[in-house]
Amino acid sequence: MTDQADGQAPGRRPTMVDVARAAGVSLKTVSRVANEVPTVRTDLAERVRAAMSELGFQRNNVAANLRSGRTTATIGLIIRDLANPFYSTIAAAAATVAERFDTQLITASSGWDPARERELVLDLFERRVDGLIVVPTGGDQSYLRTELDRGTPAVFIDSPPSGCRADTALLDNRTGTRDLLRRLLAEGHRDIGMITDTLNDYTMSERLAGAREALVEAGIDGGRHAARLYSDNPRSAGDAVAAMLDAPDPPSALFCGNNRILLGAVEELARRRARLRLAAFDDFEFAPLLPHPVTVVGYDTRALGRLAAEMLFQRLNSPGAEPSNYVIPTYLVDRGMELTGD
Amino acid sequence: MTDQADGQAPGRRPTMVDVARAAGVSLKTVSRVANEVPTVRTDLAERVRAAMSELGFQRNNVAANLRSGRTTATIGLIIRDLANPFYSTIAAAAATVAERFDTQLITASSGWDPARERELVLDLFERRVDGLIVVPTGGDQSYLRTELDRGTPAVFIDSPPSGCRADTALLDNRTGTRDLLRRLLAEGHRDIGMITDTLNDYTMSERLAGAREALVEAGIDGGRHAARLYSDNPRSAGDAVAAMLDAPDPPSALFCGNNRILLGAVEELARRRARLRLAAFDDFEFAPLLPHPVTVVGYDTRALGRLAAEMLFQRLNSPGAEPSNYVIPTYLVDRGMELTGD
DNA sequence: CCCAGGTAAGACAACGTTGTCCCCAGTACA
DNA sequence: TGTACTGGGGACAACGTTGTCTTACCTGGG
Repeated sequence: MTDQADGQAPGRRPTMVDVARAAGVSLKTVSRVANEVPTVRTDLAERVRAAMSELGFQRNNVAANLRSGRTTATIGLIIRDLANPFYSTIAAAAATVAERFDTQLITASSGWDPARERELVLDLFERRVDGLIVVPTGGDQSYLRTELDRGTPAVFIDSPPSGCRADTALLDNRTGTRDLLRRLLAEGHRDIGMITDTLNDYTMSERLAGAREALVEAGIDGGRHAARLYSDNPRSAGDAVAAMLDAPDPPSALFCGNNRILLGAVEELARRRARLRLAAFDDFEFAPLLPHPVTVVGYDTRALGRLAAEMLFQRLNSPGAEPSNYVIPTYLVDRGMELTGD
Repeated sequence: MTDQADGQAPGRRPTMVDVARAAGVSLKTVSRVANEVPTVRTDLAERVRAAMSELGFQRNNVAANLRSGRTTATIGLIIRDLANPFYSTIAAAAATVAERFDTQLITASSGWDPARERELVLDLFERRVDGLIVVPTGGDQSYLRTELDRGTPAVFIDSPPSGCRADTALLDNRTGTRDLLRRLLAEGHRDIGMITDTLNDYTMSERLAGAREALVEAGIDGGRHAARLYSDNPRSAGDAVAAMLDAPDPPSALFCGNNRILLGAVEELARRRARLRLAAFDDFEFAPLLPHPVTVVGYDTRALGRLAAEMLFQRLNSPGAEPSNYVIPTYLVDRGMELTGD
């Protein structure tokens, strides 16, 4: 075994120097060919390309990025849980936009942990991502300010940041819930139970605020069943429904703050073979199959992810403008199946 | 404005050189502090750390990786569609394992396109990912051989590769379907309709093979309704069910090759208020709410993703062994609700 | 025939970090 | 007091690529 480029030596990757030697040209010419610089003589370029495929050369983008100081063609996405369809849909939409810009997406889950979120952000900056899309966990995002000042763009999605100014792409939680409650009220319902998980969360408090707007409009300030709080476990949502129904003054309609809560409610109603005017935030793929009619607030999750990614790339290409704030609209849609009649 | 490190000059990031100057130590000492080398005098380390946070220093991992030649702490995952819960669950599980190894995950969707898959693989190798997890699209993966020979590990998940040898993590499609069909046969069903999408796919042909095993065992070689092929659109699966039911010899039981097909079948049955012995591959979150009883083949998708990632990291830490092949077991479970009786 | 002008290729340095080596100061021991 | 040793810090080179500058060559016109 000599130290000549063998092409088969395991572990050792051919570099541009190896290609240059094999093709009998200078390193720089190889670089030019790799970057498709047009001022390379055709025969040389051909020889270089031959040597490249002969040796199985692959450009080391780590080195190229370091030297050129240009973009790494990588953006980071920090969500709460990739296994949750809402977040994975956002990730998929963002990746589709990134693909248009020949950019890869590093997706990381913070798991609702502010400390973890921060760690992830710093890790991604050390990897020199070109930009960041973040679903904030509710903690403080002021740790981002230094990096934002240095020109790395960040877009917040689903919830706004606190402690720094940046682009945001949000759902119209408030209007959606207001419209939904208006509908229930227009149907004559006066006693509406509301089940949410937590109020410390931006999303849920916006939804409740929208609900309150509608209730206040109708002259009802909260209602006896308003804003009962439970965990985000469908089972405990079912328990909450049971408690409401077993109370001496059961509500005639029920608003579920998200689709997990709705599931728990539907299961409980199905178990009791009870019926109620059911309404919820979040549409989802299997909602049409629910064994109970329900009016849900729908929205285009893909559009949300797409919007955030497009805002990010726009800012990458034209930095400096003031942060902007886009909102994805919501709509009402009837789901579930009426299975009682025959 | 001087050219002194200002800490506020936008666009210019402080480097170790800047930190060294600010702390009055050598570049190398800064490097040692950043890497937590213990042989640095406490007072110097303290000064360096102070300068780091003063300047807002973040190590450039691109440069560190280039120089050290060590891992990039990044692995690639190529799936078919991140918006599909099956794949996003795999991605989430893989990311959880990666987190244990302080590694980030670049997830990219091939969209069932072999050419795109190949592009993505090459792009990820140019980024020098430490390893790759791939759900192959069914094309040829021999383009991976060079890189595998160089020692970059790859694990195939859900389907085996063709054209190269590598670790695989698969579902036990064959046994699962065989057990499911055995159950239908044991219940006395002799005429079982089977709806699949395509047979060019490894997964579906394994499932059909398992079904055939059970049928042959029972002395039925295929059956009149076996292996009718339709697209993966739930609507067209519904049409297929309609055609079977309207035929002069309707089956008494129906096997759906995946959960999308099952959805189409359930919708069609609900529309007709018809009932059938229903069975399918794939469990899913909302299966318990289906308005028709169904026995499904379940499996632990997270375990599949976890397994693949663990195989990858094991190979990263001990390369050279023969490729291994793990299979995730399946089980039968009854889903859906019986809504007829009252 | 010489020189200007342009084009293509190469030499060299640099990106920001880490690996290697060396040196210097401090200590222990003869 | 001199020598051997050790611990800690710094100088320098290197990772693989690209930016800049220079050089060599070729063409065409005076």
